[in-house]
Amino acid sequence: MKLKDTINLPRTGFPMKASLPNLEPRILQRWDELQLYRKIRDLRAGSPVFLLHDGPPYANGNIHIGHAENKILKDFIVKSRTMAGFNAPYIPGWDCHGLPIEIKVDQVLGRKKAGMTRVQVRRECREYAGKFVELQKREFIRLGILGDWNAPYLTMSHRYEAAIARTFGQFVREGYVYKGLKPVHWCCSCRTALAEAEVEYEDHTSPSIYVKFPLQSDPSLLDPALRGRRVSVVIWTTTPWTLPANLAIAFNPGLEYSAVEVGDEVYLIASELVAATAEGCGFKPGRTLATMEGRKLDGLETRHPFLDRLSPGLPGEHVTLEQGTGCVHTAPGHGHEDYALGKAHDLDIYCPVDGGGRFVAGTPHVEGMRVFDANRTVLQLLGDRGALLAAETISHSYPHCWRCHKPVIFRATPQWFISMEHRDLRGKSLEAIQGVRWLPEWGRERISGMIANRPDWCVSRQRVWGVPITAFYCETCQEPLLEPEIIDRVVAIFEEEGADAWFSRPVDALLPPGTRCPGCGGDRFRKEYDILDVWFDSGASQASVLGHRPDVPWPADIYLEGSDQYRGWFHSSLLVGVATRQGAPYRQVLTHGWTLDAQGHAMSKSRGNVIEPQEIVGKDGAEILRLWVAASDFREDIRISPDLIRRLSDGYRKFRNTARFMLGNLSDFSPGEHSVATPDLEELDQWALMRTSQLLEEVYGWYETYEFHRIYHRVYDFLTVELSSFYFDVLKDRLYTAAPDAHPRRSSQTVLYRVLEALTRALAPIYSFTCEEIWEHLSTMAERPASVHLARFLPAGSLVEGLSSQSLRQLDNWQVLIRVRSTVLKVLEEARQAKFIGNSLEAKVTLSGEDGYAPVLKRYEAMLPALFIVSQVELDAPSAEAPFFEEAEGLRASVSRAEGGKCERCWIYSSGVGSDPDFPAVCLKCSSTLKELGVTPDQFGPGMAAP
RNA sequence: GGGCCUGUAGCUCAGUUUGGUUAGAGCGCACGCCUGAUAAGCGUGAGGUCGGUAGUUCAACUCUACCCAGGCCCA
Repeated sequence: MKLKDTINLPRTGFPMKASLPNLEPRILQRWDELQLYRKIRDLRAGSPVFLLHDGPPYANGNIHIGHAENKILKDFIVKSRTMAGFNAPYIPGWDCHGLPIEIKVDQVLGRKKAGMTRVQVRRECREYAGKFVELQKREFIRLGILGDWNAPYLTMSHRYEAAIARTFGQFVREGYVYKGLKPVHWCCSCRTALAEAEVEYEDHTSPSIYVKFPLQSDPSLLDPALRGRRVSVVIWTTTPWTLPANLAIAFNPGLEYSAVEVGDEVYLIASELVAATAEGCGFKPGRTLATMEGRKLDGLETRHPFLDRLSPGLPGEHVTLEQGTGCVHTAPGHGHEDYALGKAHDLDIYCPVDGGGRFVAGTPHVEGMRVFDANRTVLQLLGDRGALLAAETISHSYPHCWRCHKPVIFRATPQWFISMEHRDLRGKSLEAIQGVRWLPEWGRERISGMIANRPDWCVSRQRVWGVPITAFYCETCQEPLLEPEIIDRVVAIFEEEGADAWFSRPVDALLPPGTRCPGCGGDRFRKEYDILDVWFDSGASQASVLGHRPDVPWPADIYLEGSDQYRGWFHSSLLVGVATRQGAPYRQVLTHGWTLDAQGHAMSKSRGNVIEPQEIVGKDGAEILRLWVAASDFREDIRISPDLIRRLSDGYRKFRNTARFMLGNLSDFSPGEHSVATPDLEELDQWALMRTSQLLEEVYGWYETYEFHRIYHRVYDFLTVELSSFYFDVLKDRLYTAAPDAHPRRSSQTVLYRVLEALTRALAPIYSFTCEEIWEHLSTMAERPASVHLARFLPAGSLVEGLSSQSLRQLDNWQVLIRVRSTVLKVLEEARQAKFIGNSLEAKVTLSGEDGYAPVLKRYEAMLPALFIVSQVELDAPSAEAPFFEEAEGLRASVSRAEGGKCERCWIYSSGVGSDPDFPAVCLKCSSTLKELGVTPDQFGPGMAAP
């Protein structure tokens, strides 16, 4: 036997090395076997509900780092609310319809698609989406996200598709829906509308022309200097064929315009562009007769150069000085901004071009022509009328069809809209925003600005993979038939068969028998084949998911998504909520920023700086990814890099080792049997409980305010500063050298146990895997729930329960003692650097303190050696001449060699060593401990010599 | 180009709301101790003038303007 065998070293099966990539799957499997999510639901049934409503990620591709951030944050919230005692279900969802999937499927199908029915294409899309739902689901589960993965919501489920159609029906019933025109990218060769994603920009040669629009109104109204002059507004365009559809000219109200004399004429041009225009047209600008602000040109009357109509001046903020003349030809049927301007000023959305790209019958001069061919005719017309100032060709980037690679045009097409003005949807939405708690607060301003300025919601798409707009058209008079009652019937069919029924069933099997056109009485109808915008789908999630069960109420407590969703999901959900349920579907909206690379740049394939969550999970573990999210302030953009991951892994090890130390020192501790009552604990142990209690209070508060990064940092500091380097370090002597059952040892074990218990629960929402692993080890000591996630947070106050206010006040002395300790450590370091001592136990400290210190020092004199981990402390004024001397804040300390011999058992120097003939190698304290343990000298053999 | 947001030590975060002592922490780093938490533990120390410029003020990291860098959403 050796002396070392008589001390209590830590013992535990909790490994130092986590091997998270191995540990995590094991724990996930346990949760699965336990049916943990269901168990939590059962346990919390009847508790107050807290509902986070999941925003559905798009069911395409693997999850990326932004998905990981988003879902991990949601998991923090759901788990922390659950452990705080709430019933907090989490129903994950997926966004399944939409163009990106349809495009992918198109690519796979290739030419085959042409021969397929809509139903068949939709089946392919459904299968594709379903595949990625399963893939992403596995990836999310792997991150430790707890949720109802067996029953997620899918926007392509029958139930959800019916809810979308029903929601649309509500908009119809309340009169929000109307049909109008809107310009979209249009391929004349494929005869189809193209989404922005289907347009490729390629170089294209276009005409570049300057055209005069003669002033109709009296020019002297603009400026007296123009009296009697021939004044024209000069515009520039690269699409002459849109001139037949010109309905206005836009001027920027904030820019300055000049009336420039050119020959016997006067041209109106933005002042800063006069020179460039003159060069482009090849004229010499003469005198500037007048200048005026653009806002003065509002309502100006010009004549169309070759059609018998006026083209009024309108104020357009979009007009810039980048090119052209500052006077912008506006054809509301053929351009985005033209359209917006036209809508704002009640212009006709005029588009005389058919689906094949030909001018429709009755269009003067160009009837029946292809638009690009019409360019020549228009130039001719302009030339004949003297309106063409210059014509050349330019090569520029121009949108082309991704399929046939022909140049596309902007063409106004019939679309379905939801009016923002009807029933004051805009105003009510703005009002609803005020009642929502936005975090960060600027979110309120951001979404308000968007709602205030957005145009009517265009909800139709000329696509296949989505929920149809449930309208019909009378075959007799071509009028649309959009009736709430008919939609109700269709919704019922969708409930059973999904939206595919729209495409698979003939009209008669959708319409109620005997339906007649309210306009002409016709009884033959065809279906609308437009589908709904996917933002309408996701906006309707509240209708499908919320409000059907008591534990999943409408409105939700919180929505949490990236800041791009102010325009996306928060926005569409708000409009749906306000229109259909008179309010916002959320009480709080929390947003997170973007994930950037180490340099703070956005990640992209082209930059090559993409970091995949799967790689981190496989190499370092999902727990590290969770810590990354926890350590960062997610309200702003956060960075990720291999270096950062390495640091987080280091930090993780600290957490792990701290827990391991506690578990190791509890190997012979049975809480039921050995716990010391709180008032009877050693004072330092009471202090540790008090500090932990304060920590918990902060942590719980930060869970409520979603400031997880504060939790991470505060806990980390606590583990390092308070526990590891101070409390534990001081405790070691007691834990190791006292008799196992000695009161001071049981006292510290009691606290280790309670602190570990409290921290394990408090941190389980973040360190979900590791806390579960610790929990397993704690479970060997006492009966407890099968998972830490079934437990609740320990109330902060419970740790100090039983301590009188007087005892608590007394603990303040430890603040003073810690300050003293730091000064003493400085002197010890001096002595160590000088090789005067190595281990601090070789030292004796002489110490004195002024006013505030003296009484405390006196009172705790007996504890000081243990506190400083030295062999002796003498309260006396140290000599400033001593070789190792430190003075700070009224404290003076010096170091000398410890007196007496070194105890071979506890390593503390004392004069008592050698005085017990039975155990000559140890100090008096240790010899009595040995005797208490029933150890006899002969058990050691001859090895135990006197020092 | 517009709306909104961000910029404190090498890293991740405090501090800025109500301007006022030498701007804090942990990690990392350097040097050292220990070998009874050991691919651990402990100590000491060196690092920033608060993105830049100009202003307001007795005084600014904190207020204002502009600029630079970066982000989201639009155009």
